[in-house]
Amino acid sequence: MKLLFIHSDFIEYEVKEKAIKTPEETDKKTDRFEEALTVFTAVEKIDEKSSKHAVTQAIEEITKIAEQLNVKNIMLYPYAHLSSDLASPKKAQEILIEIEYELKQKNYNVKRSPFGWYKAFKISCKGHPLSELSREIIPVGEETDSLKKERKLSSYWNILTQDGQLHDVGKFNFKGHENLKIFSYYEKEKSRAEKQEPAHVTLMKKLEIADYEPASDGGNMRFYPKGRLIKKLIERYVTQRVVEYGGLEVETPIMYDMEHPTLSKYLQRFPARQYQIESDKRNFFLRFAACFGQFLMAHDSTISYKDLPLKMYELTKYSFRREQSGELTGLRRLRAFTMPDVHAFTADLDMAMDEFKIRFDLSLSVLDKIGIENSDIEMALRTTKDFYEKNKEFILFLVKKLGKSILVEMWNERIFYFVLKFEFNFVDMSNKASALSTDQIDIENGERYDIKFTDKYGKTKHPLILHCSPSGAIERVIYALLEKEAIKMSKGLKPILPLWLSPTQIRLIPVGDEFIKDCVKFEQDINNHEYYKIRIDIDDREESVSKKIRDAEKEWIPIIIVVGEKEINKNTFLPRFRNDKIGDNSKEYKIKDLQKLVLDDIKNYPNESLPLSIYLSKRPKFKG
RNA sequence: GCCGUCGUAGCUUAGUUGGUGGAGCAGCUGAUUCGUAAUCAGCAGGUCGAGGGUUCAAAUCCCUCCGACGGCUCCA
Repeated sequence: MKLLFIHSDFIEYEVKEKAIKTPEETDKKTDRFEEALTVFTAVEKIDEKSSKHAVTQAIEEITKIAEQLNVKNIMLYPYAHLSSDLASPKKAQEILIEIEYELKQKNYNVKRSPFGWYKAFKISCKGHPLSELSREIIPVGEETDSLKKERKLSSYWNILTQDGQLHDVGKFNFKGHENLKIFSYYEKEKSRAEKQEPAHVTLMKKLEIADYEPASDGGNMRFYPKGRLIKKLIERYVTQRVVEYGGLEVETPIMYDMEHPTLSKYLQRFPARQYQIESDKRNFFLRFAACFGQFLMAHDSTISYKDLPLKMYELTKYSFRREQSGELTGLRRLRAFTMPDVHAFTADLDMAMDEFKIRFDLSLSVLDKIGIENSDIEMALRTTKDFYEKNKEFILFLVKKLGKSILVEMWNERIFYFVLKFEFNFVDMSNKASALSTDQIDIENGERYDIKFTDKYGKTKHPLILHCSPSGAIERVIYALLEKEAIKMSKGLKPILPLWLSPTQIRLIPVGDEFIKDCVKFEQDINNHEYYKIRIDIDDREESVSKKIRDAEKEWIPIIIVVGEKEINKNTFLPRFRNDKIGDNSKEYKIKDLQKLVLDDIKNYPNESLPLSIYLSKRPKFKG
C-alpha cells in the first residue's frame, strides 16, 4: 500500500464521472474538510494476500503521523496513481472501508471520498517540514503464520530405513522407493511435479459412482446407486472390522453448541473452519470429527481401569470441514465426508503403545482387504525428538511390520496434542499424496474434556486417548481405488474394482430375446442359497452381442457371460473374466463352479443386493 | 481465500476478424433377431454457466458473480 500524507488547511473535492465500471455508490457529490490530514491511498496487489495485516499497519502509520501533527481530522482519499500494481477495485474498497472504520474506532473524525470516480479537488498544504510525507506498506504475514513457519523450521524430516538408520531426506537415495520419494517431497518441499486433471473425477462420473451437486456447497457430493452401493459396502466392512477389534459402536449428534465450555475453548483455536447454524438463539457448529460426541459421552461415564482400553467407535456421516474452496477436489478433499473414527481410552503410555500396535495392524489389514495394498501406500510418522529417542525400538518395530522405509517428521518440542502419529498415505496419478489410515496418541484431551477412570488404588486419573481412522474417509478410499485403477490404465492394463465392490459381478448377455428366460433361470440357480447373493444382471436390450460386450467392458464388469443355444444345451459357460486372477478365460464353467469361484472371493465381505434393476433395459442413465 | 485457465444438448465436442449455433454418443420411434469391444434409418433435444454492459447486431468484446481445474495457502 502506498500512502501520501498532506497536512492541509482544507481539502475539498467534487465527484465528476466514473473511473471504473462499478464505482462506489454515493449521493454526496462534493465534500470539504478543514484542518485535515489528507491521506492519498493506493491499495496494491500485495495487500490482498493479507489484507488484515495491511489494514493494521496502515492504521499504525496514519495514527503515528496524526499524533505527531496533533490532528483529529482525517480525509481518506483513494488515489490509484501512486502505484502501478493495484489491487482489485473490490478489495481496495474493502480495505479502505476497513481503515475508515478502525480510525473511527480510535476517535478520529474520518471522511472518505468515494471510490472509483474521477474527482476534481482543491487542497491547501501547510508547507511545514512534516506536512508532506509518503509511506509504503508491505503487509507482513500474521503472527500465527510466522509461528507456524517456526514450527516448520524446527521440524526435521528423515527417512527411517528398516535397519533403524535415520537418513536426511535431502541426501537419501530413493532408488527403488519412487513413491516414498514423491510423497516425501510432497510433504517437505510441497513440490508438485505434474499438472493433470484428477483421474478419479472422470471415472467417478463415468462409472456413475459420484458427482458434484451444484445445488449444495462445494465438497458435498451426490452418490448414484452404484456409488452408494460401493460406499455402503466399504462402510459396512470397516465397521465390521472395528467391531471385531472391540470397538463399541455409538452414535452422536452432528452439531454442538459453540458456547459449551469444553468445546468453545477448543474451537477458538480454529474459528474459521466449521459450518455454523442457528437454532433459536443458540449457535451450533457442525462436527469436524467424532471426538466431541465420544469424549462428552466418556466424560459422563463411570470408567474403571478394568474397562481399559475402552474403544469407542462411530462412522460419522458426516464430518464437516469447511476447507478452503481452492482445496476441494473430487472425492479426495471434501467438506462433508464419511469418517470411521475409533478412539481408545488407555491408562498410561505403555497401554497406549500396546494398543497403537494393534491398531497399526488393523489399519494395514483393513486397507489391504479393501484393495489398497502395502505397495500402494507410504507411511509417515510424526513425533517429538524426545519420544523418538526414548522409543526407538517401538518405532522400528512398526517400520519392520510395514516392511519398508518411512518418512519421519520430528519436532524439538511437542506442538500438537499428540506425541506420536502415523499415517498411511496414498500417492495418486498426479503425484499427490493423501492420508488414509491414521492413529495418534493424544495426551491432552483426556484432561481437557475431564474424562476420568479409577485406577486399582481407587485414584482418579485421566486416560491417554488414541484417535484412529483405520481406513480414512470412505470417500477418500473410493478416490484411492479409482486413482489406483487410473494408474493401471495408463500402463495399458484393464481397470477393475475388487469383486466384492463391483456393482455388477456377473453380466449375462443373451444372444437373442428367447434366451432371456434362461438368463433369469441362471440367476436363480446361482443364487439358490441363503447366505450370499451374487450381483447378476441381464443385458436384455435390443443390441448386438458385440455392443453389449463393449458396454460391459466399459463398465468394468468382472465376469461377462454370453448365453445362447450352445450354453443351454451343454449347461456350461465360457465366461470372459476381466483378469486372470478372477478365473481362467479358456476354461468352461458349470453354474456350481462359477458360484464357488465368486463366493470364495467375496465370502468374508459384507453383501448387498444389486443396486439397480436386473434388466439393463430398465435402467435410467444417471450420467452420460 | 488468493492468482491463473476454462465453462456450448445428459456426455464428448465444432463454431474463423461480432452477423439467427453444427456433429458424434446417449434418449425416443421404426427396421434388423443378431455369438464375444460400436447394426441401420428417422425424430427430438440449446435462455451457449448466471446477471449486467458495449453494439444496429454478442456464444464471440467488457464488468460482476457462480462452478470446475492448476498453482499458492491450508490440511486441528
